[in-house]
Amino acid sequence: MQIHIAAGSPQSIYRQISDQIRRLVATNKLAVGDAVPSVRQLAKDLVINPNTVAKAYAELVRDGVLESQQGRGYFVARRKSIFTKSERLRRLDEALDLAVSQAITLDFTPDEISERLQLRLEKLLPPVHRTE
Amino acid sequence: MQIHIAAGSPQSIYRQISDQIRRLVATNKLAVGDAVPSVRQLAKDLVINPNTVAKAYAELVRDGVLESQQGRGYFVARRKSIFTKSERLRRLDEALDLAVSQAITLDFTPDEISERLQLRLEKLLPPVHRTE
Amino acid sequence: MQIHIAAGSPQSIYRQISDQIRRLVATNKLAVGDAVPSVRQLAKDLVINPNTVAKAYAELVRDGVLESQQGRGYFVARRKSIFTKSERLRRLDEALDLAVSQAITLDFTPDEISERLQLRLEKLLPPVHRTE
Amino acid sequence: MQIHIAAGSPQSIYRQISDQIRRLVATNKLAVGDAVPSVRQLAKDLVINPNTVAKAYAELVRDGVLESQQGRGYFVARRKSIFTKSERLRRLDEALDLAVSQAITLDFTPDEISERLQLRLEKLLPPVHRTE
DNA sequence: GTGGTCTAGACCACA
DNA sequence: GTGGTCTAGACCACA
Repeated sequence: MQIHIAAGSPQSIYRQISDQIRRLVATNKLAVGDAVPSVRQLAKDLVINPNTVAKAYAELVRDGVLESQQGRGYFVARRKSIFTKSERLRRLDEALDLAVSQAITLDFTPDEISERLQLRLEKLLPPVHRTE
Repeated sequence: MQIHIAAGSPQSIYRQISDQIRRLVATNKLAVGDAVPSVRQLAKDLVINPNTVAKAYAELVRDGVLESQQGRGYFVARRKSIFTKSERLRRLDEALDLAVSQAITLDFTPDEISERLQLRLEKLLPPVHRTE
Repeated sequence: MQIHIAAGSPQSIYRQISDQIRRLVATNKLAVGDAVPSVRQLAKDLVINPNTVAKAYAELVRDGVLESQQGRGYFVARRKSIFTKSERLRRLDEALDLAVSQAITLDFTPDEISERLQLRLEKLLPPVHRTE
Repeated sequence: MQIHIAAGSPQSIYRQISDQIRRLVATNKLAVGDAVPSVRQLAKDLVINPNTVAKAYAELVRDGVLESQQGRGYFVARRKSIFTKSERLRRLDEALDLAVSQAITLDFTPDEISERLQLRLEKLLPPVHRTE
């Protein structure tokens, strides 16, 4: 499993980790029950502090993406919706607004943003993936 | 010029200001050469710390949206994109991919994501030709 | 606002803090919008590390009990159910099972446990409190 | 004697073992003087580390549920409560109050909490006189 | 002043 | 070996 950290990024390190794992799970590159690297191992690989990895994993646990097993490690959790419809929408809007805000800064028009989203959706979630 | 601050918002105040000015410029409600309120005036109107307004303006200057004229104030700058086309696209994709991953974690389908993006775009970037 | 830490407790310090604040909110001793002590202040009062207080507050934020405002502090959030019915039940069962497991260790019978729960419910949530 | 381990459980394995033995004793399925399986045997049966069983037994000895007889094994001890009546009640209240606070945070009513406790008690402590 | 992130490192619980 | 908690302390972002 490959995780990369961008040194100069405005995004915090722990957030970069959790986002990448979220993506691996979302795109089925990590399946339910799969182990993720141990806190210490990933910290060593990325040359960062174990606490930072632990923070990323803790975030994923509270969002129901991972679960920890005492003394064994972290594993991809069974996908279950733990949030209410309105909370899910609130979180979706938060994520979309952030992307739109960045797109505006980059001078893209609404049409360009929508079109590009279509492309990314097809790339991240190829239709075959949806048939399952 | 109307700027609104949402008190309880998770977004920082300075970011709310800079985003709103970006939108006013993007939608031509503020044209090249137009003045924006002085730092002190806007701070007074919004009942916030002048430092916060100064920070927003500084960011807009850095991104080429505004320019300051010593002793006169801040004005809308001629548009110039600081990034190359491919660099802009790369950054856009990065922002969209992050939003999509979170949306998938939240169990939304591609169609739901696209639809919701439309809604947010209309909310954040209302059509220019709208009768106000 | 009084928070107390039991030194020899098997419960972690951050958990003691979050539980006590949860209780203050649950019993309306802290109302929506009220500020809680700043991370640094509470850490100083309790003679513990600020990170430990921050961890407790972060837990309460993700459970929707508190919200943080950039540079201002933490405040009691408007009560909103962010979890699905089944997730709420799962969490309730988890809390009840822990209590029952401790009660069993203490040699109480099921009847004694139920009776005592009634008493505590009346103590923590006097009927007048429910009429509102 | 039947002990079951739930692999994905948030509860530690040693705690699952000690809780189940406590219940067997509490419900007289194990009587004073009865032997429990040897550490090695139970570890083999459950396919877990013997250290884990040893830890569970050690806790039960410490709490006066079991006693070890050198070279013979572990046996159910005569019941003796190590805590005074008021100390037991204080600890029970503490456990219940914590559960209640969390339940209130989750927006459950007192009635819902009591009802659910009944269900959990029946699940965790099935009536002794049940036909198995 | 406020909170947020990160490091270095200790010590404990569990398998 | 695994994760969990806590400290001490630095440095940054924001009001």
